[in-house]
Amino acid sequence: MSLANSVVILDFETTGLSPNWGDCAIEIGAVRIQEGEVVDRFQKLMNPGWPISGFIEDYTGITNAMLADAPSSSEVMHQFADFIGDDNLVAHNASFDKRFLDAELEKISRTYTGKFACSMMVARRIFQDAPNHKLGSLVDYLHLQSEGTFHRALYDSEMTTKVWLAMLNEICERQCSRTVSFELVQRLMKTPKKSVQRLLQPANR
DNA sequence: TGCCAGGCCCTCTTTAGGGCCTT
Repeated sequence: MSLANSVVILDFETTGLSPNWGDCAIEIGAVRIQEGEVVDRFQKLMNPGWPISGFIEDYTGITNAMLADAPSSSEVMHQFADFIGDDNLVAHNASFDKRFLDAELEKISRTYTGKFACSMMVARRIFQDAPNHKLGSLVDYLHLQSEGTFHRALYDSEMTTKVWLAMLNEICERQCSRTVSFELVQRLMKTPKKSVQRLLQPANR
């Protein structure tokens, strides 16, 4: 069970929901997997330049004191752009993380070439019986081992990785195949739920 | 300090509205 090429699974903690309203990243966490195995990790806090709200301190556990000594987002995002290289990218509710990745990289005139896949959109199709498709709920639904604190970037990216690998395994089993292409996952994301079974028939390998 | 967005999906739909998910 694997993707042929390495993939970076990432998660941002931010000051809010929208970079268009002045929100910015305060932490990036990421895991690189290759052939179903974790081969690298990245985790950095970044100082947004102003105090974050009490709500975000409570929600993430990241405090203003922790951010006071953190490097600037510019410094961290240069390092992260180097880390992701040309790899494809995965996030849970990827539209959210993609908006912040695009916004933070635009500030430093960097870009990336990989394509995004959304673990939440895939989960809605593969695990249609799950009670909901929040990251924590999927971890419980799949009985995945979890010892840590949700809403921290590296931990959430580690848990997204476990969900992602469980989904790849499920796709392989339904297709009677040993590997899954990133292109198939992207097609799956755009497939209506009722057509998923037909897409994943062994003949469509 | 508290607020904001946006893409997807479903249905009581498509000339729309609201829930899900992310911080």
